[in-house]
Amino acid sequence: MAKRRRVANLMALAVLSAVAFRQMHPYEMATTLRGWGKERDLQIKWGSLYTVVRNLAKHGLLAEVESGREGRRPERTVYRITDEGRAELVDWARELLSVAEPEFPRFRAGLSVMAVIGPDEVVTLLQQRLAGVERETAEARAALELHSPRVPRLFLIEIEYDLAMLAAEAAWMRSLIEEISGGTLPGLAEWRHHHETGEISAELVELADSSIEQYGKK
Amino acid sequence: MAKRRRVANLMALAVLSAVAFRQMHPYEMATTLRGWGKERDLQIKWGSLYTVVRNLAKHGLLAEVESGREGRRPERTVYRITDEGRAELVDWARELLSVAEPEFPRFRAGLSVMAVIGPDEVVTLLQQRLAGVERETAEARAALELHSPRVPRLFLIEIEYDLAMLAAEAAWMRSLIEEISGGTLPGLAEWRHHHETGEISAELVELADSSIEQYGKK
DNA sequence: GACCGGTTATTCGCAGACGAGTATACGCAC
DNA sequence: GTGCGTATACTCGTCTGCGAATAACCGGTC
Repeated sequence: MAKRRRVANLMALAVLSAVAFRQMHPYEMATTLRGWGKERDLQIKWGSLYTVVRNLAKHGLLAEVESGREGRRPERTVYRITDEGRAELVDWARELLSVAEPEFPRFRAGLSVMAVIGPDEVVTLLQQRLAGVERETAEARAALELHSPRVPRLFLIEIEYDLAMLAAEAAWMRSLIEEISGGTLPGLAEWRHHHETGEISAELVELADSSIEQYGKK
Repeated sequence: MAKRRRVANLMALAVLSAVAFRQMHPYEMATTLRGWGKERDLQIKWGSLYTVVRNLAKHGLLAEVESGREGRRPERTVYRITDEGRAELVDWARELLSVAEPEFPRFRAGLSVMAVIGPDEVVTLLQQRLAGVERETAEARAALELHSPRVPRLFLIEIEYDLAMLAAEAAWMRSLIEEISGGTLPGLAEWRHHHETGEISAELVELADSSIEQYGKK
């Protein structure tokens, strides 16, 4: 599943969806996507944009229309989508909506090494992050209000998704904070002990050498 | 916030956390992380592993201990963590636990171009993905059961996080499916019309040209 | 004792991502 | 009409992620 795309960068998806409406030149694609409130998807990386467009053209998903210039500005190349490009857009969307693949958010990585920090400090850090998540929630809500008067809900659905996920994350964080600060997390004493003395339980060290049946391993 | 790391790849974090226990050579780091059930974090990319380790060494976060060989096997280089490396590990963990930064999961990208597919097919696709999410949930639960007898909960906390997020995602997807298939999603008729005829509402086209105040823009 | 498949352990090379730099045009002040 | 700040539009070079190739060793089998 999740076949190898000729141009794998997700920015290519956004580009295709913009050019699907009408032909345009690269810079215009960026501003168009902004106009649709999609700039959150891709915090436009200029370097990538041009590489991606060139690759799409190379693989026949976009075609060069004209390479005119206005005045003595740097030459602008206008692209249009090809039938193949349209097919790729639809196929890719199908894949993204139907295939669940595990992802690895940065916060998850932080959790997986949480033990290197003491429990008391962890509580403080999590509280900070919780505040950040709440800020993001407010921003998303604001974006929804800003755009919904003119953009149909269908085109803002990913912001609703953001809101749902942010809410879930906040709830989970609150309960973890509660468990640690309330002292109900099992193993809290060992954690504190490990952190203060630097001692490592023998079993954990031993585990490092054992090779056991793995999770997620096909 | 979120300062530039000397070695930015998250695999470096995992490597540091492994080497923090005892000195080892690269291949051993991979198996150690497996032993702790952390292989989900990084589906070990062999190419990256060696690049990352070399970079960590270059920046003084790891130090070469010995470069012995056994028999006529390829030479093995053993690394130990430096004080600087230990500091980086802790500092990085602090950052990851305290800073919330928006991320862009692939599914979100799919949602943002959902309109290129018709509503009926979208329902089918979402149902497929929902099944996938449920499968992942089962796997995570199994992993938790497999490891919890010997690994303290503290070290499996990221799996609990996975479970919470998967549950939220499933719930959200179910409600979206319900709205579309139940016909209660506003704009459903236009969507269907657009999909069948290829027509684009004039306002949307117009929006592409306007440049309005942006969401998420600092 | 020759062969074979699996595990251990690492190197290589290329494609791709992206920060930073470049250059022109335009609007506005004075 | 001259100067300057800002928007437009793109290019270049670097760094790095990672797939695929490589190769030695081990243990079994006929």
